[in-house]
Amino acid sequence: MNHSFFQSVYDVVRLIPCGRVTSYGAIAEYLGSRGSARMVGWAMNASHTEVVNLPAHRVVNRIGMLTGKRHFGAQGIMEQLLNNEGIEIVDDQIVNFEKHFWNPITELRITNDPQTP
DNA sequence: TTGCTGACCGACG
DNA sequence: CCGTCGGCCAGCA
Repeated sequence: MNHSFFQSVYDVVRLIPCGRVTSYGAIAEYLGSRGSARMVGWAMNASHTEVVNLPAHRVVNRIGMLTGKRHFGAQGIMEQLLNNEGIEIVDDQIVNFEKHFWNPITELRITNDPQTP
């Protein structure tokens, strides 16, 4: 059960800095499965029973909408967690989403400058 | 085993 | 602009 696609997803989610968010598709693409964004969401669903201390609230869909808020138990928990990190949300939508977006492909790049000839 | 579902995404009309 | 559809793949009845 160790080393699986799910574990890889959890590993990336744990690396999301406080006050930042990313998308399911970005994680899937970082893991090499561009079209498998749904598996990322499925992994998060399984994380309820398999993993703890996982900042799942920092993972939203590609447009910054809190589509997974209903999996946090009570309504509004996901929004509160993000608000606590300085992220503003209006109508289940992150304000200035691009500003808070954290791309694992860009940020988790192996120790190397983004501009290499 | 088959078929459907899903915290998604991009393309098409 | 909007709704719809196909692709992706792991679980479950």
